[in-house]
Amino acid sequence: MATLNRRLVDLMKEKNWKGMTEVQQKALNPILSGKNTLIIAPTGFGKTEAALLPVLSSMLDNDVKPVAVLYITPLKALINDLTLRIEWWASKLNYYVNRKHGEVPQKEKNLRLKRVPHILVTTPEGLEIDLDWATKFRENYKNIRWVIVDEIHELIGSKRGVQLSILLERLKDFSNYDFQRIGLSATIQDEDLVSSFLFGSSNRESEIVRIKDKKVFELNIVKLNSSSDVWKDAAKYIVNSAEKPTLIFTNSRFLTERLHEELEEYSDEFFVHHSSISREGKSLVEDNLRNGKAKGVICTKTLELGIDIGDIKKIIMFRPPSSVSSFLQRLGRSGHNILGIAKGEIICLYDFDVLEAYAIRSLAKKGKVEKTSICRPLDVASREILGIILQYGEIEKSKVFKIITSSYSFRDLSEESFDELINYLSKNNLVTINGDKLSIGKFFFKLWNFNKNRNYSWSRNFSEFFSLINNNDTFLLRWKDKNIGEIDAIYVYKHIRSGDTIRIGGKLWKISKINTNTMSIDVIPSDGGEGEIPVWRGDGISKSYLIPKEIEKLLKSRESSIADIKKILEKYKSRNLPLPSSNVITVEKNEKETIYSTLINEKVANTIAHILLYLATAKDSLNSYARYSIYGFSVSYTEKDLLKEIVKINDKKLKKLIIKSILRSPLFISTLKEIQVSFGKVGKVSKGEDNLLLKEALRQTISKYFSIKKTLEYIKLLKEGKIQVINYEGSLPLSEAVLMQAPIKPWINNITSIIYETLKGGAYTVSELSDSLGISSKSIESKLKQMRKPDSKYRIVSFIDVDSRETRWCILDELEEIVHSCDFYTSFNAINDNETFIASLRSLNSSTTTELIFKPKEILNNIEEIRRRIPFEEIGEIRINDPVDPLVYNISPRFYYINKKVAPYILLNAVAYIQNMKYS
DNA sequence: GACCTGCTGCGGAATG
Repeated sequence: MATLNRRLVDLMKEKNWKGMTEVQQKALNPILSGKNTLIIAPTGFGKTEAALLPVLSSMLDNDVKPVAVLYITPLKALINDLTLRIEWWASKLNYYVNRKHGEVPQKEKNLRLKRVPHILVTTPEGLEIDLDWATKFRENYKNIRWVIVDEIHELIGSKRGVQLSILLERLKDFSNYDFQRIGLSATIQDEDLVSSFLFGSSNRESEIVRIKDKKVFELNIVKLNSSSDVWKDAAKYIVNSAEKPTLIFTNSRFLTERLHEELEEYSDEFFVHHSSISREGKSLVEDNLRNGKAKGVICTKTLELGIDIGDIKKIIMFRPPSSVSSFLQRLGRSGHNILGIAKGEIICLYDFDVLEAYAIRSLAKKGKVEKTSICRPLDVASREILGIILQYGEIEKSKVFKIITSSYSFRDLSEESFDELINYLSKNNLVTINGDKLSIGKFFFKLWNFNKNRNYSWSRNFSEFFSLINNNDTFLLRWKDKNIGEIDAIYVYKHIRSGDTIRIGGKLWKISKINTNTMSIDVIPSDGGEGEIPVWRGDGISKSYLIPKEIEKLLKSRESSIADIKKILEKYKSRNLPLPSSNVITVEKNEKETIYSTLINEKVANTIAHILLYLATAKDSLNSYARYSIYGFSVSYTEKDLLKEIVKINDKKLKKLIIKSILRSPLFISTLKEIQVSFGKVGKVSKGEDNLLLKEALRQTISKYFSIKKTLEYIKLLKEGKIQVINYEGSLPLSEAVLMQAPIKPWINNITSIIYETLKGGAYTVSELSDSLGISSKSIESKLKQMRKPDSKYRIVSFIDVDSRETRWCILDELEEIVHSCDFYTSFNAINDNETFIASLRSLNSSTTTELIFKPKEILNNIEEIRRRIPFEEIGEIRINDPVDPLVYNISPRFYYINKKVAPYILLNAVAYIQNMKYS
C-alpha cells in the first residue's frame, strides 16, 4: 500500500489538520498507484485536496518537469480560488503554480514563459488556446503527468465537455504520454458514463471513489395564499423567514430584481446577484455575504455553483427549481460542512408548484438524480479539427481522424462521416486538402479575424474561436469608468430611450446616453422613483423528466393527504374527474385554444405541440400558436379536436410531419445559426449544398428539445385507447399550468422564398400549394398577391387553367416557357384566333386606361408588335371586352400586376378562357 | 417572460 510522502504529512500538521476526510483517505491509494480516478462526493468534503495531496506526493517521489499537472475547472472564479489554495501547498514544496483565464493580467500570464509552472490551473478554453495557438508555451505540455478535472458534472453533457474530451486526447497524443486522469464530481447518477468519458483512450487501470451523500436536509414547502399582490406577499414572507445570511434562489434574472424591489420596502439588507450584473457588482454582493452585511441575497444559478460564499444559514427557493440536481446544488449551499444540516424552504405560488416541490423533495430523499447524456456535436468536432490543423500547420488526415475518434464522444464516428465533414470544411475554405495532408484554408482568418471592429456582419473576433459558448448581443451599462451590468440589445432597441430609469443590481439608474456603435449605455445613479426592470431573453429552462413521473407516484401515495395536495385533488374529485395521471388527458376549450392536460414528458409534449401547431397553421393562419409543459399541451385552434386528427395519421406520415414541423421551429433556426459558423458557413444556407449542416442542426435540435421515438409510442397508446381522453368544460389546475407557458409560434419569415422555390418549373393552384407546404390557403393567397407586385423580389403571375377553370400561379419569368409547353395547351390557344377583342389596360397608379384592339392571331404572328402597342411597362389591371358581345365583359377574368413582357400571353389566356366559356 | 459558463501568443519597439 502506497503512502503519502513525509513532507506532505508534515504540511498537514502545519495546517492543523486532525486527519484526512473519508474521501481523501479513500482516494489516496488509487491515485498514488497511478490509476485513473473518479472522485464523487458532495461539496465541502475536501475533494480538491483528495486529488492534490497524492499528486504532490507522487511529484516529490518522482522526477518531474513542468508542466507536470494541469488542473481544469469550468469557472474563472474557481480558478482564482483554487490557485491560492494549491499555492499554499505547492510553494512549501518549491513548486510553481500559475493560472490562466481571460481576466488574468497580461503580466501574470507572461510570467509562465519565464518561469514555467509545475501546476497550471485553467479552463477547457484555456487549454484550447494553448494547444491551438501558444506555439512556445505548448512545448511544456510534453512533460504532463497528471490532469485533474474539477466539477466535471458541470461540463459533462455539454459541448464544453465534448470539447474537453477531445482536448485531452490531443494532449495525450502531443505529449506522447498516457497521463493520469483524475475527475472530481458532485453526486451524479451514472458514474460509469462519467468515468468512460473522462478516461477516454487511456490504458491505465481505473477506480471510482464514491462517498455516499449522507447530507440531511430540512425542507419546508409553503404555498402562499393568493391575494391581489403576490409580490408584496412573497416579500413579506421572505423578510420574516430569512435568517442571516440566506440565499433566495429564483428561476429568472427578472424575478431577482422584482423581488428585491419589494423587499426594499422592508429592509436594506437584501442584495441581488445574477449573470447580467457586472463582475465588480457581484463581488461586492459576495463580500456582503461573507462579512455579515447581507441578511439575504436574491440570486439565480450564478450562486448555485462556484466559489465559497461563507456559512449560509438558510436556502429559500422562490418557486421550485427545474431539476433534482439543481435542488440539491442549491440546498448544498447551506450547511457547508460535513455534519451541517441544510435548511431549506420552497415558496410555491400555484397548485402545480406544490406538486413539483413535493415531487422534487421525494426524489431527493430517495437519492434519485437526473441522468446525463453525452452528445456528439459535429460543430465541436469541426472546431477541434481546425484547432489541430492550427497546432501542426499541416497534418495527415488519418492522424486527425485517429485523435478525434479516440475521444469517448466520437468513438463511433465513421470514416465516411469524417471525410464528409472534412470535404464540407474544405468546400467552405476553412480547410485546404492537399493529397492526404490538411492545412488551414484561406477563409479561416477572414472568419475569425484580429480586427477589433468587425469587418463583416458575419466575421468574429479570433478569441471567440476557442469558446463554444455563444451569447446574445448585449449593451454594457457604464457609470464613469465602472461596469454596472448588461441588457439584451433587442430589449434596448425595443424599450429603452435616454432619460428612462431602469432597475438593475437592485439599484436605479438613469439612462444618459445610448451608444449604438460601442454597444454601451452611459448611466447615472438615480434615487427614488420607479425603474423599469429589463427582461432578458434566455433559452427557456426545461423541467426534469423525473418530475411528472414522480408527481404521478405522489398522488397515489400517502403524501396525497398533505393539505395543499389534498386541496388540488379535491378539485378533480368534486367534478367526478379521474386524478391527474399520464393515462388520462383532459380536453378543455376556451374561446382561443384547446388545452390537453395530463402528466407527460416535456419533450413528448413539445413534439406533440409542434405537430398540433403545424396542423393549425395549415388549417387556420400563420398566427397560430401552441404551448407545452410537463402538464400537457395546447393549440390555438378550437373548431376541431386536432389530437384526434393526429391519431388517424399513420406512423410513417407522422414522422415526416414531425420533421417538417421541427424544421419550421425557431428552435431549429437558432441551432442552425449557432453551429453554422463552426463549419465556415456564413451566407445563405441552402438545401443540397449545405445538407451536412442542415442535418446536424436538425439532429441537435431534436436531441435537445424533442423525442420522436417516445412521441410515436405515446400516440400508439392513444390509438390503442390506453390513454383515456375526457372532455371537460371549465378550468383545472393542470390546464392552468399549460396556459402559463409562453406560446410557441412557427418560424416562417421566409415563406415568400418557400413559395417561390415550390413554384419553380411549374404552375400551381392555391390549394395545391397549401397542401404541399402545410400553410393555410388564406395565408398562401395573401402572400401570392404580394408577390405578384412589381417591387417583389420573387415576382409571380397568375393565369386561368382553362381545363379546370382554376387560377394557377407561376414564376413571372417562367410564364413564356409554360405557354409553349404542352401541359397548358388549351389555356393559351384560342379556339378561333381570328376573333377581335378589346383589352382594357389600366396603368399601375390607375391614372390612365388604354384600350387595345387585337386578334389572337396577331399575338402569335408578331408578339413584339403587340408589346409596342402597350403604353406602359407595368400594368395594374387587364380586362377583356368584345365589340359585338357585351356579355364578354362580364365573364372576362381580371388580371392584376402584369408587366409588358408577359402581357401578350395573359391576353391569349383571357381569350382562350372566354372562348372556352362561350363555345364549349 | 426564459438559468449559467468563456474568450490571442509572442516578440520587438518604445519608454523611463
